[in-house]
Amino acid sequence: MRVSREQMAENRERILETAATLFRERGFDGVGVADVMKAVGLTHGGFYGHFSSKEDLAAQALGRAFGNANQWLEEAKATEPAAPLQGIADRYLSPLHRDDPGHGCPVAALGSDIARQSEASRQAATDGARAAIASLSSIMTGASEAERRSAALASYATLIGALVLSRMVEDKALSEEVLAAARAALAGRPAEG
Amino acid sequence: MRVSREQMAENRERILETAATLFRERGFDGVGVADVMKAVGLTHGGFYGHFSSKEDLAAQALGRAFGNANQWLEEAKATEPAAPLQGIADRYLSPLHRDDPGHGCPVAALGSDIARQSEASRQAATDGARAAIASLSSIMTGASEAERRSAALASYATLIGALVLSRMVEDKALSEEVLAAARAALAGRPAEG
DNA sequence: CTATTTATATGACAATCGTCATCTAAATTC
DNA sequence: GAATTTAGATGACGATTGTCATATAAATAG
Repeated sequence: MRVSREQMAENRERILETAATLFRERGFDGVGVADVMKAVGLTHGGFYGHFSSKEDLAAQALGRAFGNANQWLEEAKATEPAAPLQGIADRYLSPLHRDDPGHGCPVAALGSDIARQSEASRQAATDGARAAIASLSSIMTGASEAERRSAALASYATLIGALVLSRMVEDKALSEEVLAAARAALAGRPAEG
Repeated sequence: MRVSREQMAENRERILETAATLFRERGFDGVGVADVMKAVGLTHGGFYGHFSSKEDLAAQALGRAFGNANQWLEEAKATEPAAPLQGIADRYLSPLHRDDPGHGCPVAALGSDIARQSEASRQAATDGARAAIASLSSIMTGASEAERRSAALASYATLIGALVLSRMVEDKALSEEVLAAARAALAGRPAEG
């Protein structure tokens, strides 16, 4: 049954947003085209009116996920104007974020998967990562621009690695320990406190 | 056709080792049981004489991958006795490692996947990560044991996150920049050199 | 050397999945 | 308001995949 142009655009939006969440929750191979459509309240048949392939959807959903994540990053930066990196670390390395991959950092949720994805997907991820790095660079302290950028890259890596580790381990205490250690390291503290 | 007990044990070994490599290269869902068996030179039918399910294979292959990785870690530690962390970082964060996920760190290759795997797989990963953390702790400088452990956790996270990022991005220059920045950060240097 | 065991091969199964052809009913167009 | 367009529904396809039943030939046991 045909729907209005407006409704169709909204459906497309919801497919994208739903896919961005489901992919982060279950991985690219853990989500079928039919799963996404059903979650949106549609049937699988209409999918190819919106996207040319699952691969196409994956690339666009990744772009969406990175866009949302970078928006989130700007908000986190603003919450602690005196120490923006700490504001980011406290939110990024929180149990809340750890336990909700579907709405969190796409690198932590899909990083190792993306490396095996189509060029379009990897390009979307590269663009998204570049934006995140630029945003982080602007809040780093350091003598030179190069120094700040290098520090931003390393901090980004620490955030991602810690979240991946905290989600991977089967031990709650160890998981929290990883998060706390990374928060401490990013704050420049010698140990946890 | 039946083979000798010895041959069977060797076949089992090769299945495990091959699976550990293929999973890291293509992800758990990117490798079929038949793929592994074919790579070993066998047919798919004999698989269930060795493992009870693909999930079982994944858990055991993960254990193997972590075992190899931790052995690799000990070797890397020994190469630079004066600055073992630098020795590790130089090898872990090298283009060689980046371009050969099949024989490298299972966390960087499968980290986000493992979080969605069976409990047995996650347990194997947890045990492996614990061993790596203990090994890193022993080479960290710091006033207290807790401080050294915290530093080890953060360094581990930085290593993993940087490798994931360097594999994910579609841009060679950015990829190398990430590796260099993480090496610098782990060496305590303010920027790259 | 015979009898028995068994590791692997062959082949098939049911389920899942990406994709597409066709149909339909509602929205647009004129 | 009739004619036309089209978003989505239905259903099917071929391919892939995890698993298992059965067959076979070689190793072990006696």
